[in-house]
Amino acid sequence: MHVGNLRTALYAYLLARSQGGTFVLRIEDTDQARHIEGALEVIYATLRQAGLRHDEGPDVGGACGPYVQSQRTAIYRTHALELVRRGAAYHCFCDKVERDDDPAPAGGYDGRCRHLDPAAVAADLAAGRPHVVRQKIDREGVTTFTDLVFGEITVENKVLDDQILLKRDGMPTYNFANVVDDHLMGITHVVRGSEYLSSTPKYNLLYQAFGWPVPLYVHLPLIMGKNPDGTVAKLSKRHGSVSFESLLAEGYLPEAVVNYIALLGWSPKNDRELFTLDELAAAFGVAGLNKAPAVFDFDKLRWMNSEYVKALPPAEFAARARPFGGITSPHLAACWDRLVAPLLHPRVEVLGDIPEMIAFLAALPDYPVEFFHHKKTKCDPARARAILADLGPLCHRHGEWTAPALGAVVQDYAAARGLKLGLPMWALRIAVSGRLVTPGGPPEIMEILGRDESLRRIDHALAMLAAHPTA
RNA sequence: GACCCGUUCGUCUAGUGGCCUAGGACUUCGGCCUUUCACGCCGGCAACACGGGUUCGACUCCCGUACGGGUCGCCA
Repeated sequence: MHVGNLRTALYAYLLARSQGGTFVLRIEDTDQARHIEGALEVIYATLRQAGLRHDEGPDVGGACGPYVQSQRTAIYRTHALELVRRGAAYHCFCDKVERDDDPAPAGGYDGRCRHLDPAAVAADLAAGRPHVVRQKIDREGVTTFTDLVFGEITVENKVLDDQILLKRDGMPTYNFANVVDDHLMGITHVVRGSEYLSSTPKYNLLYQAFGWPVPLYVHLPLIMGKNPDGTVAKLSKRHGSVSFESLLAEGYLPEAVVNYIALLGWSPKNDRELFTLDELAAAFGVAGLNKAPAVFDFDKLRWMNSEYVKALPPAEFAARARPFGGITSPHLAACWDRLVAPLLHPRVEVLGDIPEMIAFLAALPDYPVEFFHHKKTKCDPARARAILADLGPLCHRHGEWTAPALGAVVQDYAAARGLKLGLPMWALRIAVSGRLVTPGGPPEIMEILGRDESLRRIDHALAMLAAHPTA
């Protein structure tokens, strides 16, 4: 599910919750050619993971079912024919125009079937001639509707074409099914993306033709993505992971994603940014909705995710992070909760970063002797060599192999030699991790590595330093 | 191309005629802290698209221009 769709669902949910309303899930599957196996399950899973519980829907029932449009075709047919009877729609026998010519052809359907001889229409219908049902829109006058976000919008009817209501295969179009279902299901607020703004006048005409009250419209600003060249366009796959599933797979927390997208196009009107779903529902209001398109910023999502990660209780972080760890050794698996996760917890922004952060634990990476040069601690290969030569045996002799004990060994050593702690720590870090940056310090890493592996790595460093005495 | 909509720091936004020397957050850049990195803390850079009005006074109201976006499907 695209995050844009999720955000629309989220706002609809928040609006319903904040007003004591009902959140209805309706499946709009009227395009048989685009049916995708498993798509419905993705919708259910996304809604569940995002915490958006619907009050009515295909799986939970309700008074207005069925909630799957492909199961309501008889309803749409009846209503389309009612419109024909009222003179607001008509049968059209024109050939289907394929839409694959590149520059979109100017001007739509010309309405040529409006004035077909009724007897001929009846005969063609009886003969089973393929047809569609079109909405009849007068060329004269204007149509005005009010949107809660964009205000009053007026368009000339002549720019509206006779849109199709019922397709050749008997299925309704999205626009028609929506009007019928929204009315029949008692929908009060139509919350959707602003790309639907320009088709809304036709909705009003349909409601008028039926003699139904018009619902309230809440059109949302679009979510945009930034292109490599700096321009922006409707957020799509080319901009990265834009489906809820892929974001979760990369290690973003569902709560963080929901919080982030809530703020894309809506503002609580104050400086607050971190909200739980319930808090969002309490703060939500259409007055906070913006009109201008919003650019999806992965940097900010990343930051927000890190806030959620840090707020997790230690045990829960360990559990959620575990599947992302890429754990291959039984040893790491065994000490994950107690030793590894605590190191990662304050440093991880996105769970998917973990494998790269701890790869050095499973295997010492190749590293250049230059790593022992460190300005701030005044470390260099010669000093590192001397320090490691001292520290190796000292650690080896020490009975207890825990981070606090090892830390004390290094501290005592530094104190005895009048060294600042950072110097031996740096030499040790490079030796046991082979990396400039590690989650946690040398004592913590050494505890995880264990006595044998730690000493093996120190020996390896010593050998390397001996081979490059002047590096 | 036609129609509709939009335009405050790079990004998300606050601001509804004087409270604005335009606030917050992300990013970025400094500094502090520190056993690296990170976290945390402190601080800096950075915006009202432009031009006309209206008004004592405009980021806020009106008009135009520019730019951006959306729609123009027997897709949703």
